Amino acid sequence: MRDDDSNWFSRWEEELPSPEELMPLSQTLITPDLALAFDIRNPTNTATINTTSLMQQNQPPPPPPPPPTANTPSPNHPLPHSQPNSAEYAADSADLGSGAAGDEPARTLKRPRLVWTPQLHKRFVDAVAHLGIKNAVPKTIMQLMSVDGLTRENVASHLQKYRLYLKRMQGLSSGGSGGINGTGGGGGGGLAAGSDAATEHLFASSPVPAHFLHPGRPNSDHYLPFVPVAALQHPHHQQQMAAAAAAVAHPQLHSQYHRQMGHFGSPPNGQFEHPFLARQTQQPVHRIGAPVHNTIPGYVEDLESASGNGGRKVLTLFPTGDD
DNA sequence: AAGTTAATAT
DNA sequence: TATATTAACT
Repeated sequence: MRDDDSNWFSRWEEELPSPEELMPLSQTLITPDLALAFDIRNPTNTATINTTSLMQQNQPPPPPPPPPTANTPSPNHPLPHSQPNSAEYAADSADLGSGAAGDEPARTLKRPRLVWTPQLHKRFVDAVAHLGIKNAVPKTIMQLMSVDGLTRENVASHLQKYRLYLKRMQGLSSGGSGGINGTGGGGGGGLAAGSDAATEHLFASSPVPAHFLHPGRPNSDHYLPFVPVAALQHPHHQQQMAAAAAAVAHPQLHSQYHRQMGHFGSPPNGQFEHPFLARQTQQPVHRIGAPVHNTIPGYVEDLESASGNGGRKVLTLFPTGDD
């Protein structure tokens, strides 16, 4: 609602971390393949910790050598690819009987739960806003987002959720009782019953364009003359691999790792930092010290689910990190 | 084929 | 429980 829409792209770009700032230091303790192969679907499962800018002060011996099995396909070195964003899918080939999981990962694999981080969502909203509700379809959005690893389904699902959110908001605004949720919590202050505060906050993270609620009123600009589809689906990678920050969220395991790492876990306060993310990078970015900006309110989309659930692989991609 | 909705799994 | 994923339908 503010600023010129003409420079949206500029701003957008600015928000994106520089290649040098990218630092998807993800250490996969347990390769997904392995975990899955072992059928570890319990609290103790795969563990991918996103080492961000941690290990900078108190970090005894950082995990030096990443085990053989890694997300990096050895046979191929698809590094030379301009990937705008990347979502590391720690999927695996569930080849239990054989154990030979070193095949072509990314093929008939079940992706882990994708965690929509505020940033990612922001990107999503951004794309939708730029496309316009009418053109805001999963496919288009997905392409606009250029988030590698993101599938149409992911977007569709999220889009659906987002639509509900918008509708709800609209309903509240209109004064009509939608009836969807009996809870009429205040938009920003109160909370909704159906949707958690987390969702509210997540969506609240990004301002909802006005035209969003006004179908039929294509407000001015659809910014975005050209789509930054820097990395459409490449025939090779299609959408199963990536190289970004993937994190398998594991409630219990995570805490453990968090401890091991020193911190970076979920602070009691709720302040978090996501200084890393992979965007258009093709070089082995190195870690960055500490992001100067980054005023994320406090979203803990990493673990923190704890439901007595086990085996919950969550993939978290961190697209742009700025709000 | 794509998009949307509903149901299911985690 | 809520969220994300998957399936089915339109």
